[in-house]
Amino acid sequence: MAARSTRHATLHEVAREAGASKTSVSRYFGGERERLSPPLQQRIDEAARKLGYHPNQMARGLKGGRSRLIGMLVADIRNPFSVAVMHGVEQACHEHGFSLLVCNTDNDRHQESAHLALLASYRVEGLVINATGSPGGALQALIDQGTPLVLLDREVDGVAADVVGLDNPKAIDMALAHLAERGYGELLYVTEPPEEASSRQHRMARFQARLDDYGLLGESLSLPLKGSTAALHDAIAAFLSRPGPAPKALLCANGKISLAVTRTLQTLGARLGETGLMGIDELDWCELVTPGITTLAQPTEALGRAAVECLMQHHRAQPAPPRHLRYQPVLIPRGSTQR
Amino acid sequence: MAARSTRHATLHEVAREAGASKTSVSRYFGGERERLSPPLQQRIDEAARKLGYHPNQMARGLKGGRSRLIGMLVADIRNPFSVAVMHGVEQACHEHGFSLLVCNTDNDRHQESAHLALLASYRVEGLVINATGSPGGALQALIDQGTPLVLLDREVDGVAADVVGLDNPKAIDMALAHLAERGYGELLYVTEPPEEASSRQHRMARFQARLDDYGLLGESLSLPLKGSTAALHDAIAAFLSRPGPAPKALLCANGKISLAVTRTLQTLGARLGETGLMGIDELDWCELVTPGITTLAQPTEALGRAAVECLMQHHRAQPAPPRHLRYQPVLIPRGSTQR
DNA sequence: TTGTAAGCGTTATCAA
DNA sequence: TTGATAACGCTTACAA
Repeated sequence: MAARSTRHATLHEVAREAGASKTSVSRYFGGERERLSPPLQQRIDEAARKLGYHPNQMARGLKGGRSRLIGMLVADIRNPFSVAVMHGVEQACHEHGFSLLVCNTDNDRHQESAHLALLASYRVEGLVINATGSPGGALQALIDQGTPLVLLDREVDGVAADVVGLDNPKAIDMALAHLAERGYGELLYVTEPPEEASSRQHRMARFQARLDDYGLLGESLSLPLKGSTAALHDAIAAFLSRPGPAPKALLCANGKISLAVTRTLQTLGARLGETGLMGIDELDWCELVTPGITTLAQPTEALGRAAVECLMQHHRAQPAPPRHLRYQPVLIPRGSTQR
Repeated sequence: MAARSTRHATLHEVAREAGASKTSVSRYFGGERERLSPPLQQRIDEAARKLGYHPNQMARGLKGGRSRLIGMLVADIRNPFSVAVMHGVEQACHEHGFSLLVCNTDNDRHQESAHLALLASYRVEGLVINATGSPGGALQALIDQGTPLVLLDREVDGVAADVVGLDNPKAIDMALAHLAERGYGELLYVTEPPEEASSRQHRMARFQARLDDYGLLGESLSLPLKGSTAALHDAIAAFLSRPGPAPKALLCANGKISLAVTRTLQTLGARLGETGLMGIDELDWCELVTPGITTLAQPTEALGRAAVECLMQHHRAQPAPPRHLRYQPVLIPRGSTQR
């Protein structure tokens, strides 16, 4: 592989061209223009422009120890929820003068630690983590090095860091209240394997714990969404055909589940509304599928921005006790919970 | 802002700990382990492990001029199409030992050039660009510096670089053929403003050019999707209510348009199928909206990977004539084009 | 207001 | 097989 001879102008060259010292040029680009005399400023500006000079961040980072990079680990980049959060993260990063290095792990442990090592090697100054569960050593290493850290949506075993996410108990309570009020009596909670994410555990646990309080019957179904949906199909069919007087409803733990469940219900020929359907995560299509699917929308942008704010605070002050930022969902009632 | 005292172990420290020279440690991590004697290797490995050492990419990049970074400019990160392509890009990057620095521009010129400058400052070794149209100077500067470049989906005025994207004429031809075959006679092509993206122009031009060949009547509607959809609503209502014997169909230029049009049709109470509907870009919900929406799916992952391959080839060989890689869409027929 | 010089953590070029 | 030593492009005391 022939080395590319990418010709980038250097500080040195600009200095020579402008008849100034490297220091002055450095000051000019380092946000200390005021300290330079107008004529000098002009000469530097001209020289830089002529040479097409851009400060080399690598060199800057090396010297100052500030990479100006924030790293983000995303469990599943093709999940619209993740993307929306990421959008918030990116915005906030730029507002604070940082850039974002995003790594998608596709929910895979190996990629997780590999990417963590990568982010470490670029000396990211902060980390937003939305990961499977226990990236283990790789993560701990970053922490030991003193990299500020925020956990997003998912807590990680043994890692004491700020957590930003949905108020999961509240979300489940809102769902139960809504379904009870709409007259559904028997529920099926569908989730992906809870072991993989703390938010899944919290939601499911709350569901089980609060059913009684709302006078509801219910059970949970946990299953992976890879490959065949036969299992899902069978389980839902069984649930719906079970005798019982109370109207039945399905509660979906997240957007991916909502999609799979909606598909299944269509296959089964169920009438939405008559069979209740509700899901956490608001998606484009929820209002499109007749008669509209009731959802609990997460404040995705806010979550992303909050994560970055946490990072910035860690940046200023040293260790603080880990906080837990829980955001409220917004209920969007639609026809799927209208009997 | 108190400087974070992120303690990262350095090559120097590892060398001292292992009783070896910096050079040897550098070799160990630079992929030249074979050149070191087994005992030395072991000492270095132990020392590095003990100190939690990770090579500093910034320093590496500085010295070798290889940042190992690829930059990507995405016009709209919340568009599932973009994300899918990005996923392919990321995968391919990692396979080639590069990391991906993604910047979202939200279709904004200013962010575009700001992000371009940013990517330049990190000395990205390649650029995948999916941008508004004419990032102008910023882009040209990158090119002059010799940064390999690939244009994704959208060509850019005055930039002679490889282009990777859908075979737009082919896609339109397939759509027209399908609609004609299904018995629709009068079409409305709905697109976002074509000025912003070459792919939009090509699709729309082809639509106009080939109508006759398929014995179809048709016209195009171009409108921005920001804010109110009143204009869209009115235009579609007018189209549908216009007298005429031939069955009518709508053709959507991309996924965002499909979403807006589908919403509008629902508001208008149109029956899909009776009123034909077809769109470019396959999305989760297309099979969910009864009776299913016919789409032309883009091979998103392949597009992303192809873009990176182009970059890698530029990396090896010097200038080659710009190529145009056009990928075929896949027709997914559903109820919305079944009368 | 401007400049000099010493690194930052690596890799590359020699030499041993 | 190993190791000094000089860059890489920049920032930052410290001087002038």
